[in-house]
Amino acid sequence: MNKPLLYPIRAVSKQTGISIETLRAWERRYQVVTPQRNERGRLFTEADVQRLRLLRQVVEQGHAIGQLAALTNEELRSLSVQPDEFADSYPAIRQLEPSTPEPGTEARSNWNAIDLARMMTSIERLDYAEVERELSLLAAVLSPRELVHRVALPLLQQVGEAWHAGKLSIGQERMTSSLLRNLLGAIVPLHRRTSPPARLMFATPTREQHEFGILLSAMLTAGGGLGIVYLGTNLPGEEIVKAAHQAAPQAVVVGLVGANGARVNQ
Amino acid sequence: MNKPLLYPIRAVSKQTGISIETLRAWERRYQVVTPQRNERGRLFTEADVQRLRLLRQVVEQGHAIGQLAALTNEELRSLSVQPDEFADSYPAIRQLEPSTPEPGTEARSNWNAIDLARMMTSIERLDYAEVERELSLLAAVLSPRELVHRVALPLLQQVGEAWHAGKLSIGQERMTSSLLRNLLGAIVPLHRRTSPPARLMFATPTREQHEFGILLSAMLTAGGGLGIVYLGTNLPGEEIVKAAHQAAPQAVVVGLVGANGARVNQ
DNA sequence: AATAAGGTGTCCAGCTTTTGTCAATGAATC
DNA sequence: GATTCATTGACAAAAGCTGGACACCTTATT
Repeated sequence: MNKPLLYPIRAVSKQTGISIETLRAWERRYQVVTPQRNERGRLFTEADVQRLRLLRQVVEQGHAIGQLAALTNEELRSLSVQPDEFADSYPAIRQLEPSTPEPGTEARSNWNAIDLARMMTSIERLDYAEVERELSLLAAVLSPRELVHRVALPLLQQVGEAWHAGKLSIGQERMTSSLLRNLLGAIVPLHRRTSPPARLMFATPTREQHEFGILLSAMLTAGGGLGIVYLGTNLPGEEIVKAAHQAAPQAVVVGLVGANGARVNQ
Repeated sequence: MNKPLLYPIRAVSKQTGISIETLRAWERRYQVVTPQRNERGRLFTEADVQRLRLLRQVVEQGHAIGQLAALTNEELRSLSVQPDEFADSYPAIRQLEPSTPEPGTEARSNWNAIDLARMMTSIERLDYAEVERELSLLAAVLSPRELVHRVALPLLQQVGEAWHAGKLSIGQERMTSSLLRNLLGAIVPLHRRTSPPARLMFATPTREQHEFGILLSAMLTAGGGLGIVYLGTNLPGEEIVKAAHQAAPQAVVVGLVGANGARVNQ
Protein backbone atom coordinates (compact mmCIF):
# COMPACT_ATOMS: atom_id res chain seq x y z
CA MET A 1 0.00 0.00 0.00
CA ASN A 2 1.19 3.46 -0.69
CA LYS A 3 0.97 6.55 1.35
CA PRO A 4 -1.02 9.42 -0.04
CA LEU A 5 1.27 11.72 -1.94
CA LEU A 6 1.69 15.10 -0.37
CA TYR A 7 3.11 18.17 -1.99
CA PRO A 8 4.58 21.28 -0.37
CA ILE A 9 3.44 24.62 -1.64
CA ARG A 10 6.41 25.17 -3.89
CA ALA A 11 5.85 21.96 -5.77
CA VAL A 12 2.18 22.76 -6.15
CA SER A 13 2.99 26.16 -7.50
CA LYS A 14 5.28 24.66 -10.10
CA GLN A 15 2.79 22.07 -11.14
CA THR A 16 -0.21 24.33 -11.38
CA GLY A 17 1.43 27.51 -12.57
CA ILE A 18 -0.24 29.42 -9.75
CA SER A 19 2.12 31.64 -7.80
CA ILE A 20 2.76 30.83 -4.18
CA GLU A 21 1.33 34.15 -3.11
CA THR A 22 -1.84 33.47 -5.00
CA LEU A 23 -2.16 29.98 -3.61
CA ARG A 24 -2.04 31.35 -0.11
CA ALA A 25 -4.46 34.13 -0.94
CA TRP A 26 -6.95 31.72 -2.46
CA GLU A 27 -6.83 29.59 0.62
CA ARG A 28 -7.01 32.48 3.03
CA ARG A 29 -9.90 34.22 1.32
CA TYR A 30 -11.98 31.46 -0.20
CA GLN A 31 -10.78 28.19 1.28
CA VAL A 32 -10.46 26.97 -2.23
CA VAL A 33 -8.63 24.01 -0.79
CA THR A 34 -7.72 23.26 2.81
CA PRO A 35 -4.40 21.49 2.78
CA GLN A 36 -3.08 19.70 5.83
CA ARG A 37 -0.18 21.18 7.72
CA ASN A 38 2.91 19.88 9.32
CA GLU A 39 5.48 21.79 11.28
CA ARG A 40 7.09 22.79 8.02
CA GLY A 41 4.05 24.22 6.27
CA ARG A 42 1.20 23.27 3.99
CA LEU A 43 0.85 19.85 2.46
CA PHE A 44 -1.40 19.49 -0.55
CA THR A 45 -2.86 16.20 -1.65
CA GLU A 46 -2.97 15.01 -5.21
CA ALA A 47 -6.66 15.86 -5.26
CA ASP A 48 -5.90 19.40 -4.15
CA VAL A 49 -3.45 19.80 -6.97
CA GLN A 50 -5.92 18.56 -9.50
CA ARG A 51 -8.59 20.90 -8.29
CA LEU A 52 -6.19 23.80 -8.39
CA ARG A 53 -5.23 23.01 -11.94
CA LEU A 54 -8.87 22.99 -12.86
CA LEU A 55 -9.42 26.27 -11.09
CA ARG A 56 -6.56 27.90 -12.86
CA GLN A 57 -7.89 26.81 -16.17
CA VAL A 58 -11.33 28.21 -15.52
CA VAL A 59 -9.95 31.41 -14.05
CA GLU A 60 -7.82 31.89 -17.13
CA GLN A 61 -10.97 31.78 -19.14
CA GLY A 62 -12.24 34.78 -17.29
CA HIS A 63 -14.24 33.50 -14.35
CA ALA A 64 -13.78 35.04 -10.92
CA ILE A 65 -12.10 32.89 -8.32
CA GLY A 66 -14.49 34.08 -5.67
CA GLN A 67 -17.40 32.58 -7.55
CA LEU A 68 -15.54 29.39 -8.30
CA ALA A 69 -14.45 28.53 -4.81
CA ALA A 70 -17.71 26.95 -3.79
CA LEU A 71 -18.11 24.82 -6.89
CA THR A 72 -17.41 21.13 -7.08
CA ASN A 73 -14.84 19.80 -9.48
CA GLU A 74 -17.66 18.52 -11.65
CA GLU A 75 -19.15 21.95 -11.98
CA LEU A 76 -15.77 23.42 -12.70
CA ARG A 77 -15.18 20.97 -15.46
CA SER A 78 -18.47 21.85 -17.05
CA LEU A 79 -17.40 25.48 -17.10
CA SER A 80 -14.20 24.88 -18.95
CA VAL A 81 -14.74 25.83 -22.53
CA GLN A 82 -12.23 23.66 -24.20
CA PRO A 83 -14.31 21.76 -26.73
CA ASP A 84 -16.48 24.70 -27.53
CA GLU A 85 -14.34 26.97 -29.54
CA PHE A 86 -16.40 26.58 -32.64
CA ALA A 87 -19.74 26.44 -30.98
CA ASP A 88 -19.62 30.08 -30.16
CA SER A 89 -17.10 31.55 -32.48
CA TYR A 90 -19.07 30.53 -35.48
CA PRO A 91 -22.18 32.64 -35.03
CA ALA A 92 -20.01 35.67 -34.46
CA ILE A 93 -18.24 35.02 -37.65
CA ARG A 94 -21.42 34.91 -39.53
CA GLN A 95 -22.39 38.30 -38.20
CA LEU A 96 -19.19 39.56 -39.59
CA GLU A 97 -20.23 38.93 -43.12
CA PRO A 98 -21.22 42.31 -44.45
CA SER A 99 -23.63 41.44 -47.19
CA THR A 100 -24.82 37.97 -46.49
CA PRO A 101 -28.54 37.78 -46.90
CA GLU A 102 -28.55 34.07 -46.22
CA PRO A 103 -26.09 31.32 -45.92
CA GLY A 104 -27.87 30.34 -49.11
CA THR A 105 -26.57 26.88 -49.44
CA GLU A 106 -26.79 26.44 -53.15
CA ALA A 107 -25.96 30.00 -54.02
CA ARG A 108 -22.32 29.16 -53.60
CA SER A 109 -20.68 28.79 -56.95
CA ASN A 110 -19.45 25.34 -57.71
CA TRP A 111 -15.98 26.78 -57.81
CA ASN A 112 -15.97 26.93 -54.08
CA ALA A 113 -17.97 23.85 -53.52
CA ILE A 114 -15.44 21.69 -55.26
CA ASP A 115 -12.50 23.21 -53.51
CA LEU A 116 -14.03 23.00 -50.15
CA ALA A 117 -15.11 19.43 -50.58
CA ARG A 118 -11.62 18.40 -51.53
CA MET A 119 -10.20 20.37 -48.70
CA MET A 120 -12.57 18.73 -46.28
CA THR A 121 -11.36 15.30 -47.24
CA SER A 122 -7.79 16.44 -46.75
CA ILE A 123 -8.76 17.73 -43.37
CA GLU A 124 -10.35 14.43 -42.52
CA ARG A 125 -7.13 12.69 -43.42
CA LEU A 126 -5.24 15.14 -41.18
CA ASP A 127 -3.14 15.87 -44.22
CA TYR A 128 -1.60 19.08 -43.04
CA ALA A 129 0.66 19.57 -46.01
CA GLU A 130 -2.12 19.13 -48.50
CA VAL A 131 -4.51 21.52 -46.83
CA GLU A 132 -1.73 24.02 -46.53
CA ARG A 133 -0.92 23.64 -50.20
CA GLU A 134 -4.48 24.19 -51.29
CA LEU A 135 -4.96 27.12 -48.99
CA SER A 136 -1.85 28.92 -50.07
CA LEU A 137 -2.79 28.30 -53.66
CA LEU A 138 -6.12 29.95 -53.07
CA ALA A 139 -4.47 32.75 -51.19
CA ALA A 140 -2.26 33.44 -54.13
CA VAL A 141 -5.14 33.52 -56.57
CA LEU A 142 -7.83 35.34 -54.66
CA SER A 143 -8.04 38.82 -53.29
CA PRO A 144 -8.15 39.16 -49.53
CA ARG A 145 -11.82 39.91 -49.73
CA GLU A 146 -12.57 36.85 -51.77
CA LEU A 147 -10.36 34.78 -49.58
CA VAL A 148 -12.33 35.76 -46.55
CA HIS A 149 -15.78 35.36 -48.02
CA ARG A 150 -15.26 32.43 -50.27
CA VAL A 151 -12.70 30.40 -48.40
CA ALA A 152 -12.14 31.32 -44.78
CA LEU A 153 -15.71 31.81 -43.67
CA PRO A 154 -17.19 28.88 -45.59
CA LEU A 155 -14.43 26.64 -44.40
CA LEU A 156 -14.88 27.68 -40.81
CA GLN A 157 -18.56 27.08 -41.17
CA GLN A 158 -18.21 23.66 -42.72
CA VAL A 159 -15.63 22.55 -40.23
CA GLY A 160 -17.76 23.84 -37.41
CA GLU A 161 -20.76 21.95 -38.65
CA ALA A 162 -18.86 18.79 -39.33
CA TRP A 163 -17.36 18.95 -35.89
CA HIS A 164 -20.75 19.43 -34.34
CA ALA A 165 -22.08 16.51 -36.29
CA GLY A 166 -19.28 14.40 -34.91
CA LYS A 167 -17.72 13.90 -38.30
CA LEU A 168 -14.55 15.74 -37.38
CA SER A 169 -12.43 15.27 -34.29
CA ILE A 170 -11.14 18.12 -32.23
CA GLY A 171 -7.70 17.52 -33.62
CA GLN A 172 -8.90 17.95 -37.16
CA GLU A 173 -10.79 21.05 -36.22
CA ARG A 174 -7.81 22.53 -34.48
CA MET A 175 -5.50 21.77 -37.33
CA THR A 176 -7.79 23.68 -39.65
CA SER A 177 -8.01 26.60 -37.28
CA SER A 178 -4.25 26.75 -36.94
CA LEU A 179 -3.75 26.59 -40.66
CA LEU A 180 -6.27 29.30 -41.32
CA ARG A 181 -4.83 31.45 -38.63
CA ASN A 182 -1.36 31.11 -39.96
CA LEU A 183 -2.53 31.88 -43.43
CA LEU A 184 -4.52 34.94 -42.44
CA GLY A 185 -1.81 36.22 -40.18
CA ALA A 186 0.64 35.82 -43.01
CA ILE A 187 -1.49 37.73 -45.46
CA VAL A 188 -1.94 40.78 -43.31
CA PRO A 189 1.56 42.16 -43.75
CA LEU A 190 1.56 41.59 -47.49
CA HIS A 191 -0.72 44.52 -48.05
CA ARG A 192 1.37 47.08 -46.36
CA ARG A 193 1.48 50.63 -47.47
CA THR A 194 4.12 53.10 -46.64
CA SER A 195 1.69 55.81 -45.66
CA PRO A 196 -1.82 54.52 -45.25
CA PRO A 197 -4.60 57.11 -45.32
CA ALA A 198 -5.99 55.80 -42.07
CA ARG A 199 -5.29 53.28 -39.37
CA LEU A 200 -7.53 50.92 -37.45
CA MET A 201 -6.80 49.18 -34.21
CA PHE A 202 -7.98 45.64 -33.44
CA ALA A 203 -8.48 43.94 -30.13
CA THR A 204 -10.91 41.90 -28.11
CA PRO A 205 -11.74 42.76 -24.52
CA THR A 206 -11.11 40.67 -21.46
CA ARG A 207 -12.52 37.15 -21.54
CA GLU A 208 -12.91 37.22 -25.26
CA GLN A 209 -10.58 34.59 -26.60
CA HIS A 210 -11.88 34.24 -30.12
CA GLU A 211 -9.49 35.73 -32.55
CA PHE A 212 -10.93 34.97 -35.94
CA GLY A 213 -13.28 37.92 -35.98
CA ILE A 214 -10.69 40.60 -35.54
CA LEU A 215 -8.16 38.68 -37.55
CA LEU A 216 -10.42 38.55 -40.55
CA SER A 217 -11.33 42.17 -40.09
CA ALA A 218 -7.71 43.14 -39.86
CA MET A 219 -6.97 41.25 -42.99
CA LEU A 220 -9.75 42.94 -44.90
CA THR A 221 -8.60 46.26 -43.61
CA ALA A 222 -5.04 45.69 -44.64
CA GLY A 223 -6.24 44.37 -47.96
CA GLY A 224 -8.16 47.56 -48.45
CA GLY A 225 -5.02 49.59 -48.15
CA LEU A 226 -5.49 50.86 -44.63
CA GLY A 227 -3.00 50.58 -41.83
CA ILE A 228 -3.58 48.40 -38.83
CA VAL A 229 -2.47 48.07 -35.25
CA TYR A 230 -3.26 44.55 -34.23
CA LEU A 231 -3.29 43.93 -30.51
CA GLY A 232 -4.92 40.52 -30.26
CA THR A 233 -7.31 38.98 -27.80
CA ASN A 234 -8.21 39.31 -24.18
CA LEU A 235 -7.14 42.84 -23.29
CA PRO A 236 -8.49 44.77 -20.32
CA GLY A 237 -10.70 47.59 -21.46
CA GLU A 238 -8.46 50.21 -19.94
CA GLU A 239 -5.55 48.87 -21.89
CA ILE A 240 -7.40 49.10 -25.15
CA VAL A 241 -8.22 52.70 -24.41
CA LYS A 242 -4.69 53.47 -23.36
CA ALA A 243 -3.29 51.90 -26.48
CA ALA A 244 -5.81 53.76 -28.57
CA HIS A 245 -4.67 57.02 -27.09
CA GLN A 246 -1.09 56.24 -27.82
CA ALA A 247 -1.45 54.82 -31.29
CA ALA A 248 -4.21 57.28 -32.22
CA PRO A 249 -5.93 55.21 -34.86
CA GLN A 250 -8.94 56.53 -36.75
CA ALA A 251 -11.07 53.73 -35.37
CA VAL A 252 -10.93 50.86 -32.95
CA VAL A 253 -12.39 47.49 -33.82
CA VAL A 254 -13.42 45.43 -30.84
CA GLY A 255 -14.31 41.81 -31.38
CA LEU A 256 -17.16 40.33 -29.44
CA VAL A 257 -18.94 37.02 -29.36
CA GLY A 258 -22.58 37.21 -28.44
CA ALA A 259 -23.33 33.74 -27.26
CA ASN A 260 -21.12 33.19 -24.32
CA GLY A 261 -22.01 35.52 -21.51
CA ALA A 262 -19.82 38.27 -22.81
CA ARG A 263 -21.44 41.60 -22.22
CA VAL A 264 -21.01 44.73 -24.20
CA ASN A 265 -19.80 47.57 -22.12
CA GLN A 266 -19.17 50.52 -24.30
CA MET B 1 32.50 -12.29 -10.72
CA ASN B 2 32.50 -8.55 -10.80
CA LYS B 3 32.67 -6.42 -7.77
CA PRO B 4 29.94 -3.87 -7.42
CA LEU B 5 31.09 -0.57 -8.84
CA LEU B 6 31.89 2.00 -6.21
CA TYR B 7 32.20 5.69 -6.86
CA PRO B 8 34.12 8.31 -4.89
CA ILE B 9 32.29 11.46 -3.98
CA ARG B 10 33.65 13.49 -6.85
CA ALA B 11 32.34 11.09 -9.41
CA VAL B 12 28.98 11.00 -7.74
CA SER B 13 28.81 14.76 -7.71
CA LYS B 14 29.40 14.87 -11.41
CA GLN B 15 26.92 12.17 -12.16
CA THR B 16 24.14 13.61 -10.10
CA GLY B 17 24.77 17.31 -10.47
CA ILE B 18 24.77 17.72 -6.70
CA SER B 19 27.71 19.61 -5.28
CA ILE B 20 30.13 17.77 -3.03
CA GLU B 21 29.31 20.05 -0.17
CA THR B 22 25.65 19.35 -0.52
CA LEU B 23 26.18 15.63 -0.77
CA ARG B 24 27.98 15.65 2.53
CA ALA B 25 25.40 17.90 4.12
CA TRP B 26 22.57 15.66 2.99
CA GLU B 27 24.26 12.68 4.48
CA ARG B 28 25.23 14.40 7.68
CA ARG B 29 21.85 15.90 8.35
CA TYR B 30 19.39 13.44 6.94
CA GLN B 31 21.25 10.23 6.22
CA VAL B 32 19.82 10.41 2.78
CA VAL B 33 22.23 7.67 1.83
CA THR B 34 24.85 5.93 3.95
CA PRO B 35 27.74 5.11 1.68
CA GLN B 36 30.44 2.70 2.72
CA ARG B 37 33.82 4.05 3.63
CA ASN B 38 37.38 3.03 3.11
CA GLU B 39 40.49 4.74 4.39
CA ARG B 40 40.28 7.03 1.37
CA GLY B 41 36.76 8.30 1.95
CA ARG B 42 33.16 7.62 0.94
CA LEU B 43 32.26 4.99 -1.60
CA PHE B 44 28.85 5.21 -3.19
CA THR B 45 27.17 2.28 -4.81
CA GLU B 46 25.27 2.44 -8.05
CA ALA B 47 22.08 2.28 -6.02
CA ASP B 48 23.17 5.29 -4.00
CA VAL B 49 23.78 7.25 -7.15
CA GLN B 50 20.41 6.34 -8.50
CA ARG B 51 18.68 7.37 -5.36
CA LEU B 52 20.55 10.63 -5.32
CA ARG B 53 19.55 11.36 -8.87
CA LEU B 54 15.98 10.69 -7.96
CA LEU B 55 16.25 12.95 -4.95
CA ARG B 56 17.66 15.78 -6.96
CA GLN B 57 14.89 15.48 -9.44
CA VAL B 58 12.20 15.62 -6.81
CA VAL B 59 13.88 18.49 -4.97
CA GLU B 60 13.94 20.43 -8.19
CA GLN B 61 10.23 19.99 -8.42
CA GLY B 62 9.80 21.89 -5.22
CA HIS B 63 10.00 19.33 -2.42
CA ALA B 64 12.13 19.87 0.67
CA ILE B 65 15.04 17.52 1.11
CA GLY B 66 14.35 17.21 4.79
CA GLN B 67 10.97 15.68 4.07
CA LEU B 68 12.26 13.44 1.36
CA ALA B 69 15.01 11.72 3.26
CA ALA B 70 12.77 9.20 4.92
CA LEU B 71 11.00 8.10 1.76
CA THR B 72 11.78 4.94 -0.14
CA ASN B 73 12.81 5.08 -3.77
CA GLU B 74 9.40 3.81 -4.65
CA GLU B 75 7.73 6.73 -2.98
CA LEU B 76 10.16 9.15 -4.51
CA ARG B 77 9.41 7.85 -7.93
CA SER B 78 5.72 8.31 -7.43
CA LEU B 79 6.35 11.92 -6.47
CA SER B 80 8.43 12.66 -9.49
CA VAL B 81 7.23 14.22 -12.72
CA GLN B 82 4.79 11.50 -13.39
CA PRO B 83 1.75 13.29 -11.96
CA ASP B 84 2.00 14.86 -15.33
CA GLU B 85 -0.92 12.66 -16.36
CA PHE B 86 0.60 12.26 -19.76
CA ALA B 87 3.59 10.23 -18.86
CA ASP B 88 1.58 7.26 -17.71
CA SER B 89 -1.81 7.57 -19.30
CA TYR B 90 -0.47 7.98 -22.75
CA PRO B 91 2.86 6.30 -23.17
CA ALA B 92 2.62 7.06 -26.85
CA ILE B 93 3.43 10.64 -26.12
CA ARG B 94 6.79 11.55 -24.85
CA GLN B 95 8.28 14.86 -24.20
CA LEU B 96 11.18 15.42 -26.51
CA GLU B 97 14.55 16.47 -25.28
CA PRO B 98 15.67 19.94 -26.11
CA SER B 99 18.21 19.60 -28.84
CA THR B 100 19.46 23.13 -28.84
CA PRO B 101 23.23 22.99 -28.89
CA GLU B 102 24.28 26.56 -28.22
CA PRO B 103 23.43 29.88 -29.68
CA GLY B 104 26.55 31.33 -31.24
CA THR B 105 27.70 33.23 -28.26
CA GLU B 106 29.91 35.84 -29.75
CA ALA B 107 28.42 36.20 -33.17
CA ARG B 108 25.34 37.96 -31.93
CA SER B 109 27.13 40.68 -30.07
CA ASN B 110 26.37 43.88 -31.87
CA TRP B 111 23.98 42.67 -34.52
CA ASN B 112 21.19 41.68 -32.27
CA ALA B 113 21.72 44.16 -29.56
CA ILE B 114 21.10 47.04 -31.89
CA ASP B 115 18.12 45.49 -33.58
CA LEU B 116 16.38 44.54 -30.43
CA ALA B 117 16.88 47.89 -28.83
CA ARG B 118 15.46 49.67 -31.82
CA MET B 119 12.61 47.27 -32.00
CA MET B 120 11.84 47.81 -28.35
CA THR B 121 11.46 51.53 -28.89
CA SER B 122 9.13 50.87 -31.80
CA ILE B 123 7.15 48.60 -29.55
CA GLU B 124 6.96 51.28 -26.92
CA ARG B 125 5.56 53.66 -29.49
CA LEU B 126 2.99 51.01 -30.47
CA ASP B 127 4.28 51.47 -33.98
CA TYR B 128 2.84 48.33 -35.49
CA ALA B 129 3.97 49.00 -39.02
CA GLU B 130 7.53 49.69 -38.01
CA VAL B 131 7.90 46.61 -35.87
CA GLU B 132 6.38 44.56 -38.62
CA ARG B 133 8.78 46.04 -41.11
CA GLU B 134 11.81 45.28 -39.01
CA LEU B 135 10.65 41.80 -38.20
CA SER B 136 9.97 40.85 -41.78
CA LEU B 137 13.30 42.27 -42.74
CA LEU B 138 14.99 40.04 -40.23
CA ALA B 139 12.90 37.12 -41.33
CA ALA B 140 14.07 37.61 -44.87
CA VAL B 141 17.70 37.77 -43.89
CA LEU B 142 18.01 35.12 -41.24
CA SER B 143 17.53 31.40 -41.31
CA PRO B 144 14.63 30.02 -39.33
CA ARG B 145 17.01 28.80 -36.72
CA GLU B 146 18.65 32.16 -36.31
CA LEU B 147 15.32 33.86 -36.34
CA VAL B 148 14.19 31.76 -33.43
CA HIS B 149 17.30 32.01 -31.33
CA ARG B 150 18.39 35.51 -32.10
CA VAL B 151 15.15 37.33 -32.59
CA ALA B 152 12.03 35.56 -31.40
CA LEU B 153 13.24 34.18 -28.10
CA PRO B 154 15.27 37.24 -27.07
CA LEU B 155 12.43 39.52 -28.04
CA LEU B 156 9.89 37.50 -26.13
CA GLN B 157 12.15 37.54 -23.14
CA GLN B 158 12.82 41.25 -23.25
CA VAL B 159 9.20 42.10 -23.73
CA GLY B 160 8.23 39.79 -20.92
CA GLU B 161 10.73 41.37 -18.59
CA ALA B 162 9.81 44.89 -19.58
CA TRP B 163 6.18 44.09 -19.03
CA HIS B 164 6.86 42.65 -15.63
CA ALA B 165 8.87 45.70 -14.74
CA GLY B 166 5.94 47.86 -15.71
CA LYS B 167 7.79 49.46 -18.59
CA LEU B 168 5.47 48.02 -21.19
CA SER B 169 1.71 47.98 -21.12
CA ILE B 170 -0.31 44.89 -21.83
CA GLY B 171 -1.28 46.33 -25.18
CA GLN B 172 2.32 46.71 -26.21
CA GLU B 173 3.10 43.23 -25.08
CA ARG B 174 0.15 41.76 -26.92
CA MET B 175 0.94 43.61 -30.07
CA THR B 176 4.39 42.14 -30.07
CA SER B 177 3.07 38.67 -29.43
CA SER B 178 0.58 38.97 -32.24
CA LEU B 179 3.20 40.22 -34.63
CA LEU B 180 5.58 37.47 -33.74
CA ARG B 181 2.90 34.87 -34.02
CA ASN B 182 1.84 36.08 -37.41
CA LEU B 183 5.40 36.16 -38.58
CA LEU B 184 6.25 32.71 -37.34
CA GLY B 185 3.04 31.25 -38.63
CA ALA B 186 3.79 32.75 -41.97
CA ILE B 187 7.25 31.33 -42.13
CA VAL B 188 6.28 27.77 -41.43
CA PRO B 189 4.78 27.07 -44.84
CA LEU B 190 7.65 28.66 -46.69
CA HIS B 191 9.88 25.71 -45.98
CA ARG B 192 7.68 23.09 -47.41
CA ARG B 193 9.03 20.03 -49.06
CA THR B 194 7.18 17.80 -51.40
CA SER B 195 8.20 14.62 -49.67
CA PRO B 196 9.75 15.22 -46.31
CA PRO B 197 11.81 12.38 -44.83
CA ALA B 198 9.84 12.52 -41.60
CA ARG B 199 6.94 14.27 -40.01
CA LEU B 200 6.39 15.68 -36.56
CA MET B 201 3.14 16.56 -34.90
CA PHE B 202 2.72 19.56 -32.59
CA ALA B 203 0.15 20.22 -29.92
CA THR B 204 -0.26 21.32 -26.33
CA PRO B 205 -2.40 19.45 -23.84
CA THR B 206 -5.64 20.59 -22.36
CA ARG B 207 -4.68 23.27 -19.92
CA GLU B 208 -1.87 24.70 -21.88
CA GLN B 209 -2.76 27.82 -23.79
CA HIS B 210 0.69 29.04 -24.62
CA GLU B 211 1.44 28.55 -28.22
CA PHE B 212 4.89 29.96 -28.75
CA GLY B 213 6.74 26.86 -27.67
CA ILE B 214 5.25 24.55 -30.22
CA LEU B 215 5.06 27.27 -32.82
CA LEU B 216 8.78 27.93 -32.60
CA SER B 217 9.47 24.23 -32.60
CA ALA B 218 7.28 23.73 -35.63
CA MET B 219 9.09 26.48 -37.40
CA LEU B 220 12.47 25.00 -36.66
CA THR B 221 11.25 21.64 -37.79
CA ALA B 222 9.88 22.98 -41.02
CA GLY B 223 13.06 24.98 -41.52
CA GLY B 224 15.01 21.80 -41.10
CA GLY B 225 13.21 20.22 -43.98
CA LEU B 226 10.87 17.99 -42.05
CA GLY B 227 7.16 17.84 -42.43
CA ILE B 228 4.78 19.03 -39.75
CA VAL B 229 1.25 18.50 -38.60
CA TYR B 230 0.37 21.45 -36.47
CA LEU B 231 -2.64 21.04 -34.24
CA GLY B 232 -2.35 24.02 -31.91
CA THR B 233 -3.11 24.48 -28.25
CA ASN B 234 -5.38 23.06 -25.63
CA LEU B 235 -6.17 19.59 -26.93
CA PRO B 236 -7.42 16.78 -24.72
CA GLY B 237 -4.87 14.03 -24.39
CA GLU B 238 -6.96 11.37 -26.09
CA GLU B 239 -7.40 13.66 -29.02
CA ILE B 240 -3.69 14.05 -29.44
CA VAL B 241 -3.28 10.33 -29.34
CA LYS B 242 -6.10 9.80 -31.78
CA ALA B 243 -4.67 12.33 -34.17
CA ALA B 244 -1.24 10.80 -33.78
CA HIS B 245 -2.57 7.43 -34.76
CA GLN B 246 -4.22 8.84 -37.80
CA ALA B 247 -1.49 11.10 -39.04
CA ALA B 248 1.22 8.64 -38.01
CA PRO B 249 4.03 11.13 -37.51
CA GLN B 250 7.48 10.01 -36.52
CA ALA B 251 7.28 11.99 -33.31
CA VAL B 252 4.87 14.08 -31.32
CA VAL B 253 5.93 17.34 -29.73
CA VAL B 254 3.94 18.39 -26.73
CA GLY B 255 4.38 21.91 -25.45
CA LEU B 256 4.45 22.61 -21.75
CA VAL B 257 5.14 25.76 -19.82
CA GLY B 258 6.83 25.68 -16.46
CA ALA B 259 6.09 28.08 -13.69
CA ASN B 260 8.57 30.76 -14.53
CA GLY B 261 8.08 32.03 -17.99
CA ALA B 262 8.21 30.46 -21.37
CA ARG B 263 10.30 27.44 -21.92
CA VAL B 264 10.71 25.81 -25.24
CA ASN B 265 10.37 22.08 -25.27
CA GLN B 266 11.33 20.87 -28.64
C1' DA C 1 -19.47 60.50 -17.61
C1' DA C 2 -17.80 60.31 -13.23
C1' DT C 3 -17.44 58.06 -8.88
C1' DA C 4 -17.77 54.47 -5.40
C1' DA C 5 -17.37 49.76 -4.14
C1' DG C 6 -15.83 45.21 -4.37
C1' DG C 7 -12.70 41.50 -6.08
C1' DT C 8 -8.13 39.86 -6.90
C1' DG C 9 -3.19 39.39 -7.54
C1' DT C 10 1.03 40.96 -5.59
C1' DC C 11 4.10 42.93 -2.23
C1' DC C 12 5.86 43.99 2.36
C1' DA C 13 7.17 43.50 7.25
C1' DG C 14 8.50 40.60 10.67
C1' DC C 15 9.69 36.14 12.19
C1' DT C 16 11.18 31.08 12.19
C1' DT C 17 13.20 27.03 10.19
C1' DT C 18 15.67 24.78 6.60
C1' DT C 19 19.34 24.30 3.52
C1' DG C 20 23.39 25.28 0.52
C1' DT C 21 27.97 26.89 0.87
C1' DC C 22 32.28 28.29 2.97
C1' DA C 23 36.27 28.42 6.06
C1' DA C 24 39.41 26.16 9.10
C1' DT C 25 41.79 22.22 10.19
C1' DG C 26 43.66 17.61 9.84
C1' DA C 27 44.93 13.20 7.46
C1' DA C 28 46.26 10.53 3.57
C1' DT C 29 48.16 9.98 -1.17
C1' DC C 30 50.88 11.00 -5.23
C1' DG D 1 53.95 20.40 -1.90
C1' DA D 2 49.66 19.83 -4.13
C1' DT D 3 45.48 17.43 -4.22
C1' DT D 4 41.63 15.04 -2.29
C1' DC D 5 38.63 13.87 1.33
C1' DA D 6 36.70 14.38 6.07
C1' DT D 7 34.64 16.95 10.04
C1' DT D 8 32.81 20.74 12.30
C1' DG D 9 30.96 25.24 13.05
C1' DA D 10 29.15 29.26 11.12
C1' DC D 11 26.45 32.02 8.11
C1' DA D 12 23.54 33.69 4.55
C1' DA D 13 20.15 32.71 1.37
C1' DA D 14 16.00 30.49 0.61
C1' DA D 15 11.59 29.13 1.94
C1' DG D 16 7.88 28.81 5.10
C1' DC D 17 4.03 31.47 7.80
C1' DT D 18 0.56 35.55 8.99
C1' DG D 19 -1.73 39.72 8.45
C1' DG D 20 -2.10 43.96 6.37
C1' DA D 21 -1.73 47.15 2.55
C1' DC D 22 -1.82 48.43 -2.17
C1' DA D 23 -2.79 48.77 -7.05
C1' DC D 24 -5.53 47.59 -10.60
C1' DC D 25 -9.87 45.96 -12.95
C1' DT D 26 -14.49 45.35 -13.13
C1' DT D 27 -19.03 46.45 -11.93
C1' DA D 28 -22.60 49.14 -9.93
C1' DT D 29 -24.37 53.67 -8.80
C1' DT D 30 -25.11 58.35 -9.18
